[in-house]
Amino acid sequence: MNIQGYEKLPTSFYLNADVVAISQSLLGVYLFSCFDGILTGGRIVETEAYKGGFDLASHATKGKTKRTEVVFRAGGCAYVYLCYGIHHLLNVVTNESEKPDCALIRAIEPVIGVPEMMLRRNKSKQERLTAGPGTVTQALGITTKQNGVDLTGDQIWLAKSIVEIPFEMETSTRIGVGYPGADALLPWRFSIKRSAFVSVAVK
DNA sequence: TCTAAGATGGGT
DNA sequence: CCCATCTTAGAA
Repeated sequence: MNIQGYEKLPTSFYLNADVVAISQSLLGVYLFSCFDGILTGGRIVETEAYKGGFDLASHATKGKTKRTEVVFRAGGCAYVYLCYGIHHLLNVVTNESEKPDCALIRAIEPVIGVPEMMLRRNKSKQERLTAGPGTVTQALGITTKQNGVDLTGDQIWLAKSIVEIPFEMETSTRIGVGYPGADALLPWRFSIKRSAFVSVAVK
């Protein structure tokens, strides 16, 4: 799957050992999904970095489990898990094999297939259509069935636009991470300043 | 086996 | 503010 005007990110992009740098460079990148011939996608406006090993907020820090197995794979695949029994959250797995880092996609700005995304979200307006990690996956039709899929394949993929829109980056602490003590203070949430589709305003 | 809690979102 | 809803991990 290749769309005119976009360049799909190669696997090498995800192998970078610095998940914080990757999370930052994902801003302004486009996320696409295609299921049953229906193409949907948007521009990433908010991400968070989770670094396995020492970051207590990461699912992977306690070692490999059935759920986190994909995070331990080599970068370039999707980690999708169910949160609160209701919401599917999409992460991009990064770094080499056995280095369990990933970037959470928290919000996108709807660009392609907007009517289909509104249908999936059961909304009649574009406002706040994909402003939050659970709403992004719902709009794109992503569920845990896509856990582990290759991000250079034709179901879910990321691509840079040939025409880049300039933006200012904003940095803050991660949302919903209260329990890991000091790690909750890590400034590992990145967003595009003044975007209407960022999930929660920066304090 | 049992159970608490969670990287949320939507409605009141 | 409250609730839906269910997997996972860790305890018993």
